[in-house]
Amino acid sequence: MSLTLYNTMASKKEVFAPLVPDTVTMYVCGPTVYNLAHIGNARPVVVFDTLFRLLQTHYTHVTYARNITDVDDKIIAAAKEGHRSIESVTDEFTAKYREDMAQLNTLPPTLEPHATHNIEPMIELTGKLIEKGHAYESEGHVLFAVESMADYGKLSHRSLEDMLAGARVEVADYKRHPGDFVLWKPAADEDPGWDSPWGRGRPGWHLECSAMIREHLGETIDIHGGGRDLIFPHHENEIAQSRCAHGGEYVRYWMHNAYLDIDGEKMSKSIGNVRSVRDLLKVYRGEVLRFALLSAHYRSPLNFSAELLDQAETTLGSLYSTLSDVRDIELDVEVPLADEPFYRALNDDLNTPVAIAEVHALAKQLHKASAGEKPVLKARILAAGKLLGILEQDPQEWLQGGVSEDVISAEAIDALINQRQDAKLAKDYGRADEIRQELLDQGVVLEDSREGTKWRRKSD
RNA sequence: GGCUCGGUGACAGAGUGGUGAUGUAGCGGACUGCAACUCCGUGCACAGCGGUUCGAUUCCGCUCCGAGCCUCCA
Repeated sequence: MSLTLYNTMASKKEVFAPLVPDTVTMYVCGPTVYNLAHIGNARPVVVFDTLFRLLQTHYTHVTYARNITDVDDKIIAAAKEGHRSIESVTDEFTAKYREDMAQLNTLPPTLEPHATHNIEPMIELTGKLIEKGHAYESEGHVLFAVESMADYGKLSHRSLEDMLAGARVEVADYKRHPGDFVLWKPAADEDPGWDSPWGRGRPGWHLECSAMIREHLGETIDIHGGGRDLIFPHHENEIAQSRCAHGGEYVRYWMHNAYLDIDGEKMSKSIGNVRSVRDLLKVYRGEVLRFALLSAHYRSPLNFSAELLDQAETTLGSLYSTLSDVRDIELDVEVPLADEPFYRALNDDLNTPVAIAEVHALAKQLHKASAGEKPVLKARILAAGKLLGILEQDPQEWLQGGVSEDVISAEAIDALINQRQDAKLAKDYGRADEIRQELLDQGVVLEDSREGTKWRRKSD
């Protein structure tokens, strides 16, 4: 089955084929490590993690790089504000980023290049651009000359004239053209800096991705991803740097995820509705956050709200409950992915909502299946879960677990269930229902069945 | 102003030129000591107005509403 991806450059879905057979190179813009990742940062991570999983079903060699931007104005500002070193800031937030993303059940990328470990290639790239007449030195800065590139603006579908039409930002006087952007800028003595042919300085924002992609993945990569907002200027400028320095193609498929809103509003510092992944994890398990993020197609805006998360929790609970019913079934069946509706959906530009709907369809079939049909259905659900990064935990632990701490213990629940069992045997249904209600008040739902009484924690 | 992109049922969210998305919640029923789970049934959804068409939520145009980007924000 072929994989189709929406390519921002072409503005349409295209059949994906890697440049080198059976080998895929993918680069996704990672975090600037100066604060905690918020849920908006998590969306591309979860989306491209899902793509990473999918690609691995098609190709033997999949290299997925996600950079760490550890030199930046915001980092310097954070260090100054906290009276601490740059390294202590970047180390802390790099570690927390990895922890938070791991909680979302995302696989570690194959490579995690740090900007500060790749300064040399950035200096080389800058030198090459000057050499070829695409960049110039001005007042200690090195700037890329956008007019030197004929098709600058191709990715964002705009021309230099269009950009100037709406220009509302003061243009630094050291720029030849208002659209010129910084490759290298001088560093103050107390700020981090590296020696270069243009004096002690540090790289401009766009430079690191171009240089690190070249350094670690090669001249042309297959997929480059990130949030929509990166299309311009970031990715546009990466293209300019890389194409003008090396010629050839830079990226073959550009992918961009849409934003998410919080309770119907744009997430922004000024509104004060920025939600960090770390804070959300105090209330919802990582898999719930992941499921919520995958519940909309990655190119559609997603409204993130308590309702969405509660729905995600309920839905996951019901799927785990289905798996719980068949937890004793041993699996030794291979699932031919090519025949699977959920696989078809994922291969259609990562249509996760449809893939999830197909999982529901499988769950429904499983409920009605004969004993002989159950193993293969269970295997199919788990195969879908593996690709989506969900349903990989023990069902009973999921249903009986949670993130809250001050809840009734499993031992206390079992004790009450035993009491209720005695009451039922004595036909004291009044007492039995009392216990049921008592547990329900503490968020515990009981289910009587032939095998005995099962319990699970309710989301709210 | 320029460039992109959207408006689907109570809510979330796919998709299609003519039959069903799916989920959550709701309602009715079966099952249950009562529940829960599960099953069965159920709700006249496609912003508005024109056009193309035998037929449009799906194609085209206009209107209204909304979003993102326009120099370092996923």
